[in-house]
Amino acid sequence: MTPQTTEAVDDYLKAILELGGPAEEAVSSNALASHLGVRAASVTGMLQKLALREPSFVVYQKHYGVRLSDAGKRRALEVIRHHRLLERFLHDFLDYSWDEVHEEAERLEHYISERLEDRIAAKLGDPASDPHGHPIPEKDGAIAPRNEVQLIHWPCSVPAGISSVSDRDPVELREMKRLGLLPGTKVVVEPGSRTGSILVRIGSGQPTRLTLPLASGVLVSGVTE
Amino acid sequence: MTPQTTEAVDDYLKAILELGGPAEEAVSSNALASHLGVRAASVTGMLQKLALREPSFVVYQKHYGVRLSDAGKRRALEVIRHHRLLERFLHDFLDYSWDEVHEEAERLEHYISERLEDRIAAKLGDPASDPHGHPIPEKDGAIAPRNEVQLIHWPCSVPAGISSVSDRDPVELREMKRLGLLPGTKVVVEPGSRTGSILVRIGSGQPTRLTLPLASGVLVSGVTE
DNA sequence: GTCATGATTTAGCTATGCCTAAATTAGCAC
DNA sequence: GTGCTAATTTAGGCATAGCTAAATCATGAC
Ligand SMILES: [Mn+2]
Ligand SMILES: [Mn+2]
Ligand SMILES: [Mn+2]
Ligand SMILES: [Mn+2]
Repeated sequence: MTPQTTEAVDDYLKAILELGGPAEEAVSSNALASHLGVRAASVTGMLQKLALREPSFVVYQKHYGVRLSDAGKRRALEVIRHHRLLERFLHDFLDYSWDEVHEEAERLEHYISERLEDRIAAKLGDPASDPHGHPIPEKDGAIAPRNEVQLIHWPCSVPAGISSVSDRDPVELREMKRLGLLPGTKVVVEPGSRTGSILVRIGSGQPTRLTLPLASGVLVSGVTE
Repeated sequence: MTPQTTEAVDDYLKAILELGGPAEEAVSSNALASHLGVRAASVTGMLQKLALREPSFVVYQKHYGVRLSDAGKRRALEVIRHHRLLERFLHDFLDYSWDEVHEEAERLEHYISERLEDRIAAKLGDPASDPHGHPIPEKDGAIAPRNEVQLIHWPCSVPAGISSVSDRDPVELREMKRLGLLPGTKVVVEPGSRTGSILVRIGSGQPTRLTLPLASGVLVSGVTE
């Protein structure tokens, strides 16, 4: 920064990256509006500016959604790297619990210098993921693709490992921690679904019933063994 | 924040506190303009807003300068506490040199939460001063008054201790470090002034000639020995 | 006391980013 | 093809915080 980007611009770029998904599909104004908590008209205004900017951060087609340009994607990944490094740092060095880190990182990610980013990464020994299991992009933006699936879409009786959990809701995070739903933990979905919940064996414990809102925040992948 | 104050507002309040001096004299628009690097007209506009605000941050009298209100002083001291805690943290935990800390802290001071402030203070063991020797206000804003004098105004042959150094110019800071001009160091001004420099014995070394710009950034007080 | 001068304020603009209300458009039903 | 409706954009405002140029004010010299 030295206002190369602003907090608002950063947050739009991150949102476009996240909502575009791995296929980097075009993102609608409405989707951005509801994700960012602003009105659709505000989104249109911002997208026009982001497209006009030199260098352009997005490719924007009126009525057909928006995609990141290379420059936009680069900045989005840089901000995400800041965010996840900060979360890990706050958690590991400053006694933040995993439900407290997100809010603080969401603000600071826009304001730390490259120097501070580097020092934090060095202090942490270049960690690969944040406390919720999300991968930390490399300095050059490289980020290993993952085959994650929501736990609620994982087949019964097939062992899986938790790869990450949603970090948006502190209440959910505290509940997950209490139940042992941590990245790296092995889980098996047991037969016994009902509307509104699934039955899951967590680690080596007894099967536990998880509400769908909670379970949908848990992403898993196959256990390689 | 959650914009209770903005970065600009914070920086105006800090500037009024600093320029007002220990006697908290009224500060002129011009002084603020040159300190903050903005035009005098911009200062007038901001002072009007700060005075109108509820609760008011300043007492502003057209053409006669501005003073902080209690609320303004409280916020100014809080931001200064953030700044100095951050400087000490960056220096002690993240390998920043003492000429690098100021710039980073100047930005982050506006964006850390009360929680992060507290965790940093705890991690550091509630330090009393930043790397340049400036006192860190307590959480309630209390800050011990000091009897500092610029080294260039200290009498010859009377031993003094460096209490703090100006942290604005990284080049000067590196030079000071090289010469051993650190907070806590004992100094004696030797007879031998010329226009443009003074002769100073630093610690137990040989007398060294210091340029006035450099020496004017060094504040000392009597040694209570 | 009057005036000149420098300090300060006012007036009028710009840019960012948000909002509401009023068009407009895309895309589907028929 | 014609409409309908929901999505989206446009138009017009507001707040923050800066700027320049043009007043205006305070003060010291006389
Ligand atoms: Mn953010
Ligand atoms: Mn996270
Ligand atoms: Mn600042
Ligand atoms: Mn300092």
